[in-house]
Amino acid sequence: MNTTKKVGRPRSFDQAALGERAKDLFWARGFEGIGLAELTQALGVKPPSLYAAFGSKAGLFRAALDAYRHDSAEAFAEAFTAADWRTMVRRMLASAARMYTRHNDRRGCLVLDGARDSADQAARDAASEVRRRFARSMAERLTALGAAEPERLAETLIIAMIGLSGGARSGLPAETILAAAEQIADGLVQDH
Amino acid sequence: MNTTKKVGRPRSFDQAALGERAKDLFWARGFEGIGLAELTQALGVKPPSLYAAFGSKAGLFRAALDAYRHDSAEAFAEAFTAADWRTMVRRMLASAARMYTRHNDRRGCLVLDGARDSADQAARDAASEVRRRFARSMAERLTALGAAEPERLAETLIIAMIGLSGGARSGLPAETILAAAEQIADGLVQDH
DNA sequence: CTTTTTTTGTAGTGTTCACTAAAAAATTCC
DNA sequence: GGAATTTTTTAGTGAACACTACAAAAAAAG
Repeated sequence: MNTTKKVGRPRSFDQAALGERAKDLFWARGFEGIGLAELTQALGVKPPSLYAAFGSKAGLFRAALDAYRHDSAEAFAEAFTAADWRTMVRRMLASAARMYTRHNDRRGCLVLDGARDSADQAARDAASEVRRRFARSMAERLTALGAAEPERLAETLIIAMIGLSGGARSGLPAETILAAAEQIADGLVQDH
Repeated sequence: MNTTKKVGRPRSFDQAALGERAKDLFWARGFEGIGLAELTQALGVKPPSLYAAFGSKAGLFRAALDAYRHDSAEAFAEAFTAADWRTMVRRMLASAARMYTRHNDRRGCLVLDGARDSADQAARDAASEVRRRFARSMAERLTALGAAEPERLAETLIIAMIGLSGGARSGLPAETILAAAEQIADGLVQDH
């Protein structure tokens, strides 16, 4: 099954590449922060083409989330391959802090903060679903590594990440975010 | 200087009481989450009266923040009167978690999450200013209690609170928020 | 009672938003 | 080449938003 050529006028853009570029736009501005006018102009695609490809603004956001998940997987790969849960926790928060402060535009986390207060339920649901899956995979890995109360720890890590992301978005300097991540992680691995 | 009666038609509402009620509305829905139509209907005041009293939607939000600061001062009073910094840190996060989950409507923190992604700069600035003052007073108290690196610790506490508030807003159960607050606080007071 | 002053209620304003109807353009099929 | 099919372009649409012009109403002052 190779890519059979379809009849009709061909698409003038690559759908996946558009999702990738939408990722950066939504990451920088949030789902509500950038409107369709600016979005279509930045992407070089007129609204009807965008709607034919993605169905809605939330559909484009879903594509952006997909692209973001790849960045995220890369950023957290080291943490997920740690040999013990303490190392995993430390790397997890350190990687989050680095990812949330690496680019001066695009601060914080697209999943945790991209559609938080949006009125669009589809956009909120898409972000929640990605977050839910991320939390689940953290809990599973912590379980495999023998951490005590892994679900609880995973939820605490998510809450810490929400704090790091929000702090980064609010303009706190990168050093502050990185230092807070380290301080919180150090505390979490010392408990008991 | 008693309250000299003014000439002209008297106000039909109490301005401070309106700020108090606006606090609950903004706390529940966020600055962007509730529009003027619903706002004026819930307050029983027509738009021109509201604008004569507060100047703008952001002005009403400022009044709501003032009312919120009183709730907040009460909630954190115990923490600020702690005799050592470790007790203060523990009470700080415990009180935050309690305040952010006490009411099933109105989850999270109005200051940290009420106007975060708002397009209205005045609203964002008002919230940032309250947050800045709160962070400063935490740092001062931690300094007085002899904590090491009090500014850094205060910033870490703010980041933790952002996480607790965001977690509460996102629908995590109260027990999860309270448990995370305790877990993070325990870690922070054990460092070194 | 008339004038003056201030607030209220009515009824909008312009702007921005996500989204789309309809026609023109670009391709494949026969 | 003509018909069929799909996408692009042009040019909007209605809805929601914060905000306001204007006149009626309610009080004090003279």
